[in-house]
This record gives sequence, C-alpha cells and structure tokens, in this order.
Amino acid sequence: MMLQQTQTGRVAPAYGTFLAKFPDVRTLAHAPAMEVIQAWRGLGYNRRAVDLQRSAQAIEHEYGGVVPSDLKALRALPGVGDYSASAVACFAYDRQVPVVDVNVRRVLSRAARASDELSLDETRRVAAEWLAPGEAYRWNQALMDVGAMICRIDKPLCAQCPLKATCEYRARGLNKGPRPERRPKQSPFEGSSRQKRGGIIDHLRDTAGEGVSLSVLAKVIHPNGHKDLTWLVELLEGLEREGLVEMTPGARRGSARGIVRLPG
DNA sequence: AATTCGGGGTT
DNA sequence: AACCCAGAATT
Repeated sequence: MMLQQTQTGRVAPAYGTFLAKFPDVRTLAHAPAMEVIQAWRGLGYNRRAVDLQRSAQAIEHEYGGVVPSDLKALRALPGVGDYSASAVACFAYDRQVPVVDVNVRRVLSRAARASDELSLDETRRVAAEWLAPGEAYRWNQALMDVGAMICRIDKPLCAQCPLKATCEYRARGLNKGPRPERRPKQSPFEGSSRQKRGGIIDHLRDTAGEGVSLSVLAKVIHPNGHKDLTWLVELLEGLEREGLVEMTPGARRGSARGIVRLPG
C-alpha cells in the first residue's frame, strides 16, 4: 500500500522503519491511530495510513489475523484496489493472477498495440492472456521491472528489451505513432489545498498527542491569514471524514480556541 | 470518465 | 515549473 503511486526508492527506507514499529497485523491493528499516522511521515497520501490500519483491524476481526489470499476478500479491504489485491495474491501467495500497475500497462500497451494506450480493461485482458502459466510471480515481477528500467516512459531502451522481437512499438519506430500515454495536466502544488492538508498533518505530527488550537494551526498554515477560519474548518472536515484528525465541537464551528489533534 | 489526494526526486 | 510515481476512493 505504500507503493501506491509512490516510488520504490522512497518507500524502501520507510518500509523497514514502519515494520520495525508495527511488525505484524495484530500490533498494527491495536496501535493508536496517531502512531500509525506518525510513522507515515514523508510518504504522502496520508489516508493510506488510516486505510492500512483499518485493513489490519478487518484482518484481525474477520480473518483471524491472517491476510486473505482470495482476490475478492483482499479487494474488499479499505485502500486495497485491483492492483494491491492482485499484488498480494500473487507475490505473497503465488496465485496465478495478472498484476497490472502503471509499468505493466505501459509495457503491454507498447508491445501489443503501440498506437495509443490500452484501457485498463484491455490491459487486464492482455495481461491475463500473456501470463506465463505457473510462473505468475516471476512474470509479473519481470514485466514491472522491464517497465521501470527498460520500457521507460521517457527513454525506452529497446535494444536491451527482451520483448524487442515482437514489440509493435519497436516495429513502428519510436516516434512514428502518437505517444502511448498522456496524463491530464497537473495543477500547481504551491498554495494548493493539497499542500495545506499536508502541512496540517505535518504540524499535528510535530505536536503529538496534545493537539493544536484552530488559531495556531491557521497561523502555521497561512501565516498572514485572515480572521475568518472557515477555509481551515473546511479542510479539517475533509481530514476528519478520512479519519486523519479529530476536532472538538468548538473547532468544528470555527472557534479560534477549538482543538484539533490526530486521532488517538 | 474525471478529480482528488502528498511530496520528493528528476528533468 | 512541470512531470513522474509498483493507485484508490469519490463524484
């Protein structure tokens, strides 16, 4: 779950630290949510920390503390989508299922079509069709590694690619067709509510346990701010819905002395 | 189908 | 600055 939309190079060090603190499902399930969110510092998408702990609690309660191997059961856990469910089923339990991440989608899109990117459904169909029988683990791992190191989004190293003999993208020439993928333009991060949300959680992590008044929080996030704190309350209500913060009633109605803290 | 959700590294 | 990332949930 740490790897969702987050580079392996950034996950790797955090992974060891996190597992040292929460070595198994039971430990994670019974830990104060605050500590889990603390341990998530630097990883971003903080909702994943809450979802991960809730998944651990569901695994404790519904599956006797054993992570299920069934795709449907995995998929039903909070924060577990198609990718994570199939990744656990394959890499933890050696189930013969395709695993489709952004790398696999790019590799298969280029190899099988090359004119534009395959839809997710098309990718899943091709991935299942190409799955090496009995070798799902190695095949999926190899596809992702090829995508990350050879069939890269910017500069594909086709000369080194194990698929070069049959790849459509390679056959048509690298710059003949339209690019296989384009993402919608990314809105600026500076000054965004996304940045403010991150700043709020970061400051609450620093002031562990005690919590912070609405006015102090406003000062930290928006130093030359206004008297009106409704902008802050709206952000906090969103964070509250995701289980990332707790608010006193005063804070919820915008009182400057209202207290905000990480969930206990 | 389109948006939202962090943040650090790369270009 | 903009783009990228072993996605998922929400609308």
